[in-house]
Amino acid sequence: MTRQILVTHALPYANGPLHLGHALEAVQTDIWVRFQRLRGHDCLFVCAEDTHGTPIMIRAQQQGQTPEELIAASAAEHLRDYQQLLIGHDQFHSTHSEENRKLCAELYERLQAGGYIARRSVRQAYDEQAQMFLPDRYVRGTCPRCKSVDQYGDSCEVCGSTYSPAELIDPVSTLSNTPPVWRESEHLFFRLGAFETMLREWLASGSLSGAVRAKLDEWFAAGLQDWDISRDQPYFGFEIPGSPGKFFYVWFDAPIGYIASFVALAARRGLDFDRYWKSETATELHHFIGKDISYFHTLFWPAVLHGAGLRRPTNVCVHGFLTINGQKMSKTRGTFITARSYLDSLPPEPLRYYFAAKLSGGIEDIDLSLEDFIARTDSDLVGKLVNIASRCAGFIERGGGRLATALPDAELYAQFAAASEEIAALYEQREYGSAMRQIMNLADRANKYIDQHKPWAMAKDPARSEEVRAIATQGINLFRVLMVYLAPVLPKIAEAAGRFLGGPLDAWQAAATPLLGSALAPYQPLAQRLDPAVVFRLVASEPAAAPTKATPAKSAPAKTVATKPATAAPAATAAPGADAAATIGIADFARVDLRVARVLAASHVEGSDKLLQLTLDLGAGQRNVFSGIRASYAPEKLLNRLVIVVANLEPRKMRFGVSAGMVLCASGSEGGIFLLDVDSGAQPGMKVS
RNA sequence: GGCUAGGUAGCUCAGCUGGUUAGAGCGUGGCACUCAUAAUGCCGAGGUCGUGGGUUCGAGUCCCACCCUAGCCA
Repeated sequence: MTRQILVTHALPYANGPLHLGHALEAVQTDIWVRFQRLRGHDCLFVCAEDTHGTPIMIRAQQQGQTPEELIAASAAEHLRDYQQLLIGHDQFHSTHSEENRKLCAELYERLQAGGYIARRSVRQAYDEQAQMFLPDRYVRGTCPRCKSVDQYGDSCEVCGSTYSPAELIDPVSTLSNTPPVWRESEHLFFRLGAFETMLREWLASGSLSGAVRAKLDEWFAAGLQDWDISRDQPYFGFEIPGSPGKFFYVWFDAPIGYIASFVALAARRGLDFDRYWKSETATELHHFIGKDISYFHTLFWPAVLHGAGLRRPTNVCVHGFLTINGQKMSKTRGTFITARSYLDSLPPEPLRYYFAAKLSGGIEDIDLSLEDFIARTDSDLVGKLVNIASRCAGFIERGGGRLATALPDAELYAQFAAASEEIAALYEQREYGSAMRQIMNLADRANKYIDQHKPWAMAKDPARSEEVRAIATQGINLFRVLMVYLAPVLPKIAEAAGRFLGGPLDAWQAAATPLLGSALAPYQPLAQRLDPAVVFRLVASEPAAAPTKATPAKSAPAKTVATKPATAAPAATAAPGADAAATIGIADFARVDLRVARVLAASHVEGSDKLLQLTLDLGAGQRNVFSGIRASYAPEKLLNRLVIVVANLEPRKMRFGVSAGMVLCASGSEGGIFLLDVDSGAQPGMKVS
C-alpha cells in the first residue's frame, strides 16, 4: 500500500549560517525521505526559513538593513547549503510569507474561539533607551545563586541554575548597557493545560522513542503551564489580529511555517489541503528535530494543531547533538564548522555516510571524529563498497563489455536480496547505523566471494573466459544490490552507479532481480579517498573565535563546535636524533594555525630588554604580539616585513599587555634569533601548511 | 539544583526481557594475493564493561550511592 507522508526538519533560523549540526539533521531527514520514495511511497519534504523575532530585528538594525533583506540573504545561503548537501526538499519556504500570515491568523482565531487563549499581565524588563521589552537573553547581570558576573537573564552558565531576569543582581540591558526598568504589559497565553488528556493519549498512541516519552512524563508530572505567545512591539513578526501592538511570538509562528510551506507546495502541485491536515487524516506527518526543541514539538505543537481542529503529528523524530572530536559545539564561545566551510572543501556524500553510520533512532549525541570520518570513508566507501565494482569492471570490459546471462552463485545473490526487508525496517526506524553495518557486512562477503574465486587467475587461461565473466557478473550484481540499499544515503554515487550499470537505481525493488546479459558503461571511479590535510583544516581554519557578543539564538543556546586534539600520535618510528621531538600525526600539526602576517608597527617595550611590541596585520584583522627578539632586531628594520605567526595560540596576559600570537623564529645554542622569511607574493592572512 | 540520556577493546560503536570463554568495523602485528582507487583475503594480539557497594546460584545487563559528559527546566 502506498503511504502518503509529509516530512519536515526543524526550520533554520535566519540568524546565522548552517553548521554541521544542521547538516546532521537535514541528512537524517533526507535519508528517510529518499528511502520512502525509493520504496514507492508518496513522500513530500518541506522546510522553511525561520525569520521572526527580536534577534533578527536587532541584527538587521546593527547591519543597517531591513529585516526583510536580512532574511532573504540568509534564506538564499541556507538553501544553497542544503542543496549542496543533496537535501531534496520539495519546497523551501519562509515563515515571513503570506501563506504563513494567513495561517497564523486563522489558527489563532480558532484557538480563541475554542477558549484556549487567555490574557494576563506580565512584568518584564524594559529598556527605556531602546524603547523595547527585553527577552531574557538580552538582560545580563550577576547570578543570584553563585554570584558569577555577566550571566544571562534566564540561567547561569557557571552554576547552571535557572531564574528570572528580575532576580539578577545589577541587571543590564545588552542593547544599551543601561539597567532595565520593570514594566507591566498584557500578554496572550495559550492554555496548554487544557490539552493534557489529549496529549497523554496522543503520546501513548504515537511512535515516540522511549527517551522522548520519559521526558514528556517528567513534563506532565511537573504540570503543564500556559504558554506566552505574544510579544510587544517593536517586534519583527506578524501582528496579532484584534490586538494592536501585539505580535505572535516567533515560536508560535515557526511550526505553522511547516503548514505554510506545504500550502505553497500544494499551490504548485495541486495538492489537497485536507488530505494532509484535516483532523484524523490517514496521511502521515513526521517532524525531525533536535532534542533541544522537543518541548515545542511534542507539547505545544500537537496542542495547537488539535485546538485548531487539525491533525496531530504521526511522529516527532528527535535526534541528539553533534560533537566534533568529542567536544561540544558552542557558537557563542568557540569555533565551529559551518556547512559552508565543509562544502567548500569536501564532497557531501562521505559526510552523509558518516552521519548515517552513526545515527540511531535515539537521542544520544553523535560525535564527528575527523580521524574516524576519514577512516570510514576510505575503508567502507572506497575500500569495500566501490572496490567491488572497480575490481570486477575490468574483467567485464576485457570480456566484451557485457554481463553474463546467468549468475554462478544464485544462492549468494538471493541472500543479498533477502536482506532487503531487514534493512528497510532499520531505515524505517531511523536505525541507520545498524543498516550501514548490515550493508557493509554484505560488502565484506562480496569481496570474499571474489577473492575465493580468483577471476584474475582464471583469466590467464583463455578457455575460462566465460567463467571469469560469470564471477565478475556475480560481483557486479552484488555491488548493485548494495548500491540500491545505499541510494538513500549516497544519491549521487547511486546515480553514477546507475549510469555504469546501464539503468537508474530508483526503486528498492530493483534489488530483487539481478542484472543479466546487459552492457555496462566504462567504469569511472565512484568515490575518492579523503585528503587528511583537507579534513583537518576544517577545524584549524575556522576563524579564530572572534569573541563577538553575537545576538542570542532564538531558542536554546546554539550548538556548535569546539575542537580538541585528535588523539595522540602512535609511537615514533626510529628516532632520528637525540633532541628530535616525538612523531606527531597530521591532526596534531593541523591544530596549529600558522599564518603569514605583516608587521605594521614595532616598538621597544618600556621595562623589558628582550621584548618588542609588534602590531601585525593578519589579513582578517590586526593583532598585538609581544616577541622576544629585541636582541637581534631593531624595530625599524621590521616594518612591513612578512613573518609567520601562530595565530591560534591562547592569548597571554603579560605585564605590558596581552599578546595574541607568537612570531616564529629559529634559534640554536650558538645564540642569535632568526625570523622565518616568506617569499614575495605571500599575503597577510595566508595559511601556512 | 531537579529531571532525561550516555559513560563497553587504541578509535567509532553493537550487546533484546540477567545465564556457558563480552562482539563488530577501523587501527595494530604476521601471512597470502595482485583483479581493484597503496584496494582485498586469512590468522593473531588488545577489554577486571565509569567508580564503590548490594540483590542473585549467576550482572555489562537489576537496585543504591558517587564521579564524568550532554540536553531540558517551558
